[in-house]
Amino acid sequence: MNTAMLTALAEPNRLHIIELLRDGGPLTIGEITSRLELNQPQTSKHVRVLSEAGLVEVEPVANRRIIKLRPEPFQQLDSWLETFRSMWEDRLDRLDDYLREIQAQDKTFDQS
Amino acid sequence: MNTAMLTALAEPNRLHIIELLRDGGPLTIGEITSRLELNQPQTSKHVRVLSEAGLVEVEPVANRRIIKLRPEPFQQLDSWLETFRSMWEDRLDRLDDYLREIQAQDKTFDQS
DNA sequence: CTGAAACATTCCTTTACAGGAATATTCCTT
DNA sequence: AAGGAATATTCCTGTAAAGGAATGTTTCAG
Repeated sequence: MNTAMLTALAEPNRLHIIELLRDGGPLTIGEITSRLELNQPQTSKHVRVLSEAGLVEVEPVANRRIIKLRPEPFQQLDSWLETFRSMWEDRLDRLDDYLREIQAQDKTFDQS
Repeated sequence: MNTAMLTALAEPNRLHIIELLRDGGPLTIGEITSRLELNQPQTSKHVRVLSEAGLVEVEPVANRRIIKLRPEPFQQLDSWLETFRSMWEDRLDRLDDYLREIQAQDKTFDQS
């Protein structure tokens, strides 16, 4: 895994920016600034960090910058999480076993 | 999302510890120390951070501590990621559209 | 060409945190 | 009870990073 991405997400304001973008589509620096009640320079700095971590794409349009989420890092994070999934799916496996048992019982009943 | 968890994961040595535990099952402080070539105090400190973030469970057994992964935070992270999944599944939707187009064309061919 | 809007950059200060070294604690063995 | 193994804690130092304030840059409108 990429620790740069995690470092970027670990800061509350930046995480908040990410969720703003997830919910509210692409936003400009100014929009993020007002919705998060930050100062504009801090917003710019945070977006810069997010951009350098690849989490966000910055598209200059005239006077302003349009910030959008990039899906790739989230996919990466997702497939990294995959490698842990067996941890909590053990329980589901046990449920599976249980269901299989029930099914076996049903068969027994069918034959009786 | 929990930024404490992300902060804990964002440090390379700690991330490494997590992956060690994922791959090698529960480990003691000493085992982590030697496999990661850290000093023992740093290992203890990092494990403490991981523990306070809930990522890890520390079970004292006599002289040593047995460190295990806790599934819950990874589940949390997973369901947080769910809220982003539509982002990269749009492409699959577009593929769907494409397939539907092809199918429509086939119908046209059938009629000719 | 001037001014204003939208951002970026720089400088400064404060704080958090990682690593190293030394020391303290806990627990088992004998 | 003593010593050693495994781990924790403390103290120190350096560094990175966040926020504030001020200023610089770009772009459009008029």
